[in-house]
Amino acid sequence: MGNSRITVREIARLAGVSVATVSRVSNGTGQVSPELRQRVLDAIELHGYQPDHLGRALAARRHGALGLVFPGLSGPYFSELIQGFESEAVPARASVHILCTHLREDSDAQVLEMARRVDGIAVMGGTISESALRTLADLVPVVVLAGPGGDAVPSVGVDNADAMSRLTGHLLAEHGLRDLVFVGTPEGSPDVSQRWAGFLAAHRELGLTPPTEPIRVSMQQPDGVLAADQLLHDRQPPDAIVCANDEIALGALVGALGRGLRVPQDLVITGFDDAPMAALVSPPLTTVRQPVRELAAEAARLILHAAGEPGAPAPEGIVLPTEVVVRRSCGCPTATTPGGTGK
Amino acid sequence: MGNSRITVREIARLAGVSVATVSRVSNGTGQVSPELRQRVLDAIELHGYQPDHLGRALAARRHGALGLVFPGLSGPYFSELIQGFESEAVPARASVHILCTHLREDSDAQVLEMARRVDGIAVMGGTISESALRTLADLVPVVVLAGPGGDAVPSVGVDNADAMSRLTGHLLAEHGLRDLVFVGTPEGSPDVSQRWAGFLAAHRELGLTPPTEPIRVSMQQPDGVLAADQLLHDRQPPDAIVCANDEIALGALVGALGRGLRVPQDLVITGFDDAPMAALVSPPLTTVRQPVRELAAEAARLILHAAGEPGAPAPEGIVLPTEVVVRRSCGCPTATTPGGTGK
DNA sequence: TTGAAAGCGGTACCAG
DNA sequence: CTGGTACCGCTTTCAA
Repeated sequence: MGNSRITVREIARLAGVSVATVSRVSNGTGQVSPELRQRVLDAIELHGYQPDHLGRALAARRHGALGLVFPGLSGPYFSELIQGFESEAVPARASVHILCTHLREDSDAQVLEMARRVDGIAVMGGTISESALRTLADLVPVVVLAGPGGDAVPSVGVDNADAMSRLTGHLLAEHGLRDLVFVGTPEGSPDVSQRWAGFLAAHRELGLTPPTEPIRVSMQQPDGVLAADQLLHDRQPPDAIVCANDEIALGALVGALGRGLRVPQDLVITGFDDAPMAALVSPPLTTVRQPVRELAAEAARLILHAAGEPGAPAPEGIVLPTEVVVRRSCGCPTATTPGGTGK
Repeated sequence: MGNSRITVREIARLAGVSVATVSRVSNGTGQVSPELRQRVLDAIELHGYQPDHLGRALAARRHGALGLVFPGLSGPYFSELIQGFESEAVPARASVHILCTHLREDSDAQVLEMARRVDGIAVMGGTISESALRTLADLVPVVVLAGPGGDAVPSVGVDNADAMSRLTGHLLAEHGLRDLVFVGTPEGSPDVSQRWAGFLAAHRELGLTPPTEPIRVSMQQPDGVLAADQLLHDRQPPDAIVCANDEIALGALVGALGRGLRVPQDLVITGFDDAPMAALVSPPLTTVRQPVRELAAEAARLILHAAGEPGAPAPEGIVLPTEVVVRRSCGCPTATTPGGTGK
């Protein structure tokens, strides 16, 4: 690690041309005579010159970077999310800054700080305060991922309530199940909040009384195991455990199986996301498929676009479709039953 | 999203002082009379001035950012990794850039590109070519995470071979198991390569013949299920499945249980990492605990330090300790048996 | 204490 | 086509 950075002026001097010409050559802009071009190219090659990103960014008044803000990451969901985001950012030559606000109190300030280093930010719903979001949107293009954007911030997500309502309806109507419990913390994120709402709505539509409270746990596999322990310990098992995501469901499945229960005979379990594991466990998990990767890619595209043209970027909310994926964990005989596709 | 950025000069004009004074006040450097200071502070407050990161970075010749490069992320391992890295970066006011090289061919170029935007980079072992690593180290401070740094690049990791050797030895010696298979792809990463080596070494130490080939799969739960399918389909189950990480082991466990096998009676399964789920499944997973979060934090610290003082940063390799965690999946009656602690 | 001015590394406009 | 030069926004000598 030794070389002191070579600059445009160095190259200009070495090639015996002006900095303007070097800039033109290294960017391929403007017209340069073949002869000079070659001289510059040689000098660049010889000294391994690479234009400094900061100088360039300062002059262009753009960072060439995108921000992605989420609560603690975990599991296949965030994996997909980041990959999807990168899939758009990388081709656009924008680097990706991440920030896990995970439990931190000063996350609002940190997101604001991030705003000064990137050209735009995608914020997962529920990770920062309403006011911080508003302030943020005043600094850079912002899009809310998996959550409501409110008045001035565009958002991209799915109709969780609708999806969960369809899934729950399947359990209630097709399988005639009655004693369902919902596992997940509605207060934790807009996603879960909407799923809980859909769970409730499905009951009401059929004139049934839903449970008054969900089982509040986090979104990871261990939490599903915990929920199962809690649920199957003292009282009689419910008819079905409707989980806020696949991870919880997988955990719950492991927990239930470990307790000797049979799924779906003794207990039905469903998830949300259609993570890769969902199809591979025994029994395969009935769940809702949502295009997470596409969601993130769309968010990146929106930001990139908005960063490109400062004009009002049509703050419309984008809603991608979901699909109920019926497998065996709900009691259906096989995976051939087609689930409906939501808006 | 409307305001055109306020600059130092603006504030200086508004407060009736020079830009130097504004800079001094906003950075708390140098001496400024209380009166002027207040005037500046007022102007800053009034207009919500925030010094531009680019200008500042250009002048300071440092980006205030760290890079983290890994192959596709997934599961608790990367979750821990990123959190650990951030835990050091955030307090140092450095933003975190990430890059998943995931299968991409041009990853070498992208990492090099990243080098021009950050003050230092942590690269996971096996994600970029040797030559790219060398080139990279010539541009910015680099540390290899979970892999060999080679001559000039410091590294931080654990002694995988030793750990896996101890775990395998436990299976071979204490439990008298003989027909073991290793699941994981040694060519995929230095970590797995070393674990495979440790697996082989343990056999040889006892004068036993290890299998000639591992079962090559990726590092995620679905891959574990696949491996179990493959392993339990045609032939007689082996005595034990030694997995390259907990995710694979969890997948294998699910697969084995789903096929009606009893663990550990019919089949022993072990993991590596001691992920949260390891202790929660039935039976709880015998595995190796490694301080992933601490590893990443240490890497960040190293880079931060090296970025601070350009002097030769003592490219020593840091090796953190591991611990064999004996639970029931290996056939031990309970978790009370203490595992050894490695260097 | 304070301010003028010289960069930091590039880009791009404007004359030639 | 090419070169001189004025910025981009901030920090930091160097004099006053």
